[in-house]
Amino acid sequence: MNLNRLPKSKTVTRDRILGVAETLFATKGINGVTTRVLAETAGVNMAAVNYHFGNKDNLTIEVFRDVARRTAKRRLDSLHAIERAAKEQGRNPELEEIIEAFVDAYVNEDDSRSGILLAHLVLKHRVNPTEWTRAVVRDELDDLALRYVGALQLAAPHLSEKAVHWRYHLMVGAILVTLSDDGPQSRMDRLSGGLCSPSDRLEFRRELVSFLTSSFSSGPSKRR
Amino acid sequence: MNLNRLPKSKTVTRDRILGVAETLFATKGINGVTTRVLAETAGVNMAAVNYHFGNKDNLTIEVFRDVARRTAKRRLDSLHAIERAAKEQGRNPELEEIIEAFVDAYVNEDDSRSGILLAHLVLKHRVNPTEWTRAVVRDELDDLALRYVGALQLAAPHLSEKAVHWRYHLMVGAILVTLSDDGPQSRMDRLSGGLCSPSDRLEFRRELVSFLTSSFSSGPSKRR
DNA sequence: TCATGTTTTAATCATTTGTTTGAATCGTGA
DNA sequence: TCACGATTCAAACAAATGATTAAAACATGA
Repeated sequence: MNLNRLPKSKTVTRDRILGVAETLFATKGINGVTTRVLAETAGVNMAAVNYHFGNKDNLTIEVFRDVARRTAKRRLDSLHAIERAAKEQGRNPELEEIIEAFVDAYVNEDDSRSGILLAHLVLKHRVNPTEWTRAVVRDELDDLALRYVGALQLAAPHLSEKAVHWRYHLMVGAILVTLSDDGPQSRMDRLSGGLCSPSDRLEFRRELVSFLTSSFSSGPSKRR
Repeated sequence: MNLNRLPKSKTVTRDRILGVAETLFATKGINGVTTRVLAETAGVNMAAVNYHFGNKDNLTIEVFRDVARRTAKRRLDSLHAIERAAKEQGRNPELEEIIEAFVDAYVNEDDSRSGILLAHLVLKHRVNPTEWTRAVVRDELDDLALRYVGALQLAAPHLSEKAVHWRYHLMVGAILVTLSDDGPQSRMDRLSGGLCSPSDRLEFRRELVSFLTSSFSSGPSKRR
């Protein structure tokens, strides 16, 4: 009777919803995904979303939190690795190393999806902040941000604390928006006549690191 | 059909809708504003929106286009002024001048609203692009972008054309996202313990120009 | 003032979308 | 095998929202 049915264990439906939600949110944005389309894509009944998550907001926050946590962990790990390596050589981490680590969590070849997704989620939060998006950012990303700010401060002692904060946020902005310019309709592609494209991850990473390293290295922004 | 003389009632409602839409869109985001609330706030019947604009999309595109055109014009004017002044002195515009002009259209004390609004609209377009937001960006902002890219290339001859394109887009991203971090719940405020705040326009402008000038000045990104 | 075209208004319609419901089905331990 | 809780499903529901309509109010030129 259930020969050609997919085996359904306790979590398979829930996980499938989460997975499809992650993908769809990343590509179509959050408002662009209805419960119906989501369920349909996942091959799951619509009511399953509410059964497993209560409502759509809960699902969204769960996806957001997952991705944020995953990315944060990856970035923290990179930072720790760098700090450990530097310590063994009796030096502080270099600016470029730190920036590379930060950038890598967003822009890398193997898992480009979660970077784009996180960018979308954060940008959506910026355009349309709610209590719970704020909560996710605070819970999952604030600590990470402060650690990087601290590391950057150590690596760029010529900059004031204020300047480092400013530049950290400007750095994040540069990454997020450029990440959101992905796809075949990319503005950068169009404006540059095909010369540059954000979908070229390798070049993305290279240019980003170069841009950011420059912007942190020099600067007359010491306290005045 | 009196085409010569516009009855004052012909434009007052329409303009009021446009004005209120601009304000509400800037504060609550576009999806956060319903036709009902919009009409109510404007003290206008709901059907007036459809009467004057056909539908909500048309209204949104009109607001978007207005703001984009206004900002673009201001930036082009600034650029022309700089180029004229430099020409009189027989030199090319300097990097910092160009960046200051670009930044000013977004971050200035007198009209901070339209900067924030444009940032919101562009970010919304990034998160949820449609044919018509793409059209507005293309029609109103592409030309401007290319002119700045050109000017930047002249002022930063050590950078490859490709690098200038990349950095232009990264620059825009840095500005947009930081602009969207406005308000009492600003993340930068929170993370820096009140040390920095995007609502301090003067400092915003200063730090932004410093950050961007650094990032364009140096850089090992010459053609490889 | 009247005739005419324009604008405003209240009410209604149609669609979308998230949610709920109650029955059917499944999985599992007794 | 049976019982029972967990899960899935089709259908229906309710709320929100954009759009439409038809009548009333208004403005204007003759």
